Amino acid sequence: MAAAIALADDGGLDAVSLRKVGAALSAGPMRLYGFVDSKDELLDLMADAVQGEIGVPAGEWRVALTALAEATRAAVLRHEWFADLMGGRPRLGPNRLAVLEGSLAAVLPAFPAVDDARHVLWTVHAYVAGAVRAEVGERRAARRTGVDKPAWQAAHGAYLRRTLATGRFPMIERFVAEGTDGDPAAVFAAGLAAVLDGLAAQRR
Amino acid sequence: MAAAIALADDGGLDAVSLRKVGAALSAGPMRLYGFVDSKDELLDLMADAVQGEIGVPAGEWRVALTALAEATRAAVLRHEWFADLMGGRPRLGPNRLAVLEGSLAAVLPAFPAVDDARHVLWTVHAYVAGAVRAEVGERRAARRTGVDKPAWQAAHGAYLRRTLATGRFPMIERFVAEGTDGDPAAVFAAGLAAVLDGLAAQRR
DNA sequence: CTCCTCGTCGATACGGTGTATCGCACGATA
DNA sequence: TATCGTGCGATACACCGTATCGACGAGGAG
Repeated sequence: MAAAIALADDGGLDAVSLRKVGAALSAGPMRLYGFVDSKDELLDLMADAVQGEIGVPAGEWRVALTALAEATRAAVLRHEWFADLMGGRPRLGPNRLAVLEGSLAAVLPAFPAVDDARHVLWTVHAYVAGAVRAEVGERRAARRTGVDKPAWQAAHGAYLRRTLATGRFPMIERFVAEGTDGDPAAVFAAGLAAVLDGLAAQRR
Repeated sequence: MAAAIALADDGGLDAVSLRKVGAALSAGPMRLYGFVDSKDELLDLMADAVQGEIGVPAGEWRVALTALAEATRAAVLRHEWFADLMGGRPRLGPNRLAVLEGSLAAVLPAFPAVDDARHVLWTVHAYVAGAVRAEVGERRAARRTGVDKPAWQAAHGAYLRRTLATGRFPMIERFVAEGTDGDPAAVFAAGLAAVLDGLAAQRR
């Protein structure tokens, strides 16, 4: 599993193949089937290992959920492939259960109704999963074409300039002209704050 | 592209292969490379086609964004694979640009600062992408094991019951005991309302 | 000590994938 | 009518996940 994570860390999920993992352990591909029933199960194990890195949150509900979200984002920056796995399907590994348990314990005092607490967790999780995935997507796109803005414009600029030149997208024109690329961490935190504000307001 | 979408609608993204798409058009796999440079580009076209189904929102910012979110969710229910593509990487197809343009036009009156408007759109998009992906994930898991709760418990119950029996997860035990599975549409709408509430509150 | 059994491991194989290469055949032009 | 250019399909390659099967070695029975 450590070998698989190392492979995924540089090269993405596509670089994780049973052959390569086996080779990293100087073994054949089929050797892995003694420990795992399928590749999906290996991915489940990898995902739960990252959940273990995240740690279980505690404390007042807002600080606990903020800590959980920031830790999740940090883990995703270490293991970008985790963003692809997060939302995919429910993975109830032991570490995931521990995170859930801690989150529930932190939220229940403020939201005593079980369904309300679930609503809070679900909403925050949806935001975090979507946000980190979008951030990783942009990061990958930027890495593919070159980090700096001129290189990006040189790559996709032809299509975009032509499209914007039609004048059908005045607002988007304003955005590429006036918009400033904010610090990703601040953008993430601001969105998270909005979500938590809304949840706090719903609490009557 | 229509053939690829039909293939993906029943069978998921894995069912979309250049060979199968070609066969549906009674052509070889390589024939597609006359219209598309790679499979990723075909996926981009599929994603933008679904964006076209969603339509561009308009009106007061809250109603516009609510309509956009609901339309997105409806499109995802029609094409579950779209949830896998949404967050992946920035796709700036024409329909996507139109949706962006409309959303910006709707948000800018209430949030005149360009960066504030971007923040609003980004946050809502993150929530919607994460929420629909999670919902699709649960839906797929439920379909795999059987829709009803007893079948699900029979499938994963052994592991979960054993794990919960350790007593280390009292909160989760409370949840499986007391929690009620809410209507997915209502759950989605409630989370969206929380996000919009938070954004409205941040607007000073 | 010998033999047999059983569990473990690796090699091979199969059907599938995306895509690079190449030669053919056909239609348009001189 | 001859020639050229070009769209098109067949073939090929490297790789994937995994099912099957044979060999090998250790441990127990006689």
